[in-house]
Amino acid sequence: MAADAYSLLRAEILSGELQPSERLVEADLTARLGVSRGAVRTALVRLQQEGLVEHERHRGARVRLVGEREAAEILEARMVLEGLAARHAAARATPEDVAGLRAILADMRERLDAGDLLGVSDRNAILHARLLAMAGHATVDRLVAGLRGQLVRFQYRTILVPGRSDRSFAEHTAIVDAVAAGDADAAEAAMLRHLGHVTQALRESPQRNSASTAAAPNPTAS
Amino acid sequence: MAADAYSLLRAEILSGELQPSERLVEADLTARLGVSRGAVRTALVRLQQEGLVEHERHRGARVRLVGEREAAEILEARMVLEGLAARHAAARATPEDVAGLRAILADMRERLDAGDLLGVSDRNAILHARLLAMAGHATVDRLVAGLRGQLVRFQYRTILVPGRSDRSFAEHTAIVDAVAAGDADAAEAAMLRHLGHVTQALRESPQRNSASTAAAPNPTAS
DNA sequence: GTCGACAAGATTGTTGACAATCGTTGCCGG
DNA sequence: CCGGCAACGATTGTCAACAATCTTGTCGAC
Repeated sequence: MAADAYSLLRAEILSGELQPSERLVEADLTARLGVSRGAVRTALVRLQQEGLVEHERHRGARVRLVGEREAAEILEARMVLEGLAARHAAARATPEDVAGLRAILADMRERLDAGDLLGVSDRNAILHARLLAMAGHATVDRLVAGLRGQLVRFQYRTILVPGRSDRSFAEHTAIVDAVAAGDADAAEAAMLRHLGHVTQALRESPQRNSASTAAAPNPTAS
Repeated sequence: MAADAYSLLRAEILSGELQPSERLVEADLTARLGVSRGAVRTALVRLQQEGLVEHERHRGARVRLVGEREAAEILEARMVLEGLAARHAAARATPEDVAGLRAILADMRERLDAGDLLGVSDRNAILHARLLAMAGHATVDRLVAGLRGQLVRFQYRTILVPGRSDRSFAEHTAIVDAVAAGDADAAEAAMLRHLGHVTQALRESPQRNSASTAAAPNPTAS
């Protein structure tokens, strides 16, 4: 029951249903989620520790708003961690793994040609997730999952930068090539280069504080 | 009060007073820490989310035991994150910062010559902490703090490897030199080299599952 | 002697009510 | 008209009791 409240709240925050800085009143959540107040409380504690909500004593919890500067920080951290994951993935990749990656790339290429940017973004997230899974590195997995959750507000921004999609595809191809070759150093370097460009694209992105009206369930930009 | 229980418990785990796999019975903690049960409960939830305790439903919480493999994973993650921090520190270092680092190094050299390995380990932790502070990177700071907490059981092991202290000092000197020169790439590389050697030393360390009888309040090995 | 069922104890999960605190509103004096 | 102030409503923090569940020890059957 407590885990339920946690999952529900987390999903609502990640999907954008709960806007940043929105107050999370325990009584409201209790009624809306149909769970007891204690469950809501522990869920909020967990989300706070996870960095998704902030909590002031006697003032309640609110959805945490990450600003541009912190977003850049988070992306930097993700960069080095996913670089590490790419290194491990390259060292452990089986032929089947590589085939899977190439299939995702081909799929991404199709969407790209069709102009389906949202589809590209989804394949993007899938590719990164697959690499993380291949790395078999539980700690990095956990850390990246936590960091990714805090970037929901920026997930669709970089894809929209003109010309970004093509460069992104080339970068992904380089990563997959390095992993396929079993070259750990090259894989890590390619991942760092890729996410470095994402950071740069995010910085140059003109619209700040986009209202983030709605969002798909699970994806992650890069 | 809740924060108190959290701090107290965290300190007891980090100091080694609470052994790994030891059961954390809510009633006992309530009596021993002098706080109410609700406070103990939220403290346990936070510690669980932080990865210091594990919790099974209806079976209670126990201090989490991290094995050799996971310790290596954590060190790898710390390695790339502290490398990032070293990069930032090199870019932002003021002359006062550099002087502070050199002072710590000199202090460490003295202890080393005096054979005070525990003192060396402390200065070690101080040096890493100072670098993290200089980086001004809140996200990396938070992540590293979380990771460091899970490695308490291994904190004094690497220092004891014969000849490790001297090499460690040389590595630290290289890091400080790079930071002093403002060379971000070199600083990151030096930090990666240093923590890579720590990982290696940990792997080669003969005694596994050392009982960890007691420990100083706060230090961290490297 | 060993296995399984069963009951007792211990421990956690949940609920509801009460106390403490914060923000706001309306009032009063200047 | 404006600033301070007191009371109120709303919300969170805390506590104690109860229910649910797991573990342990015991007994009986095979």
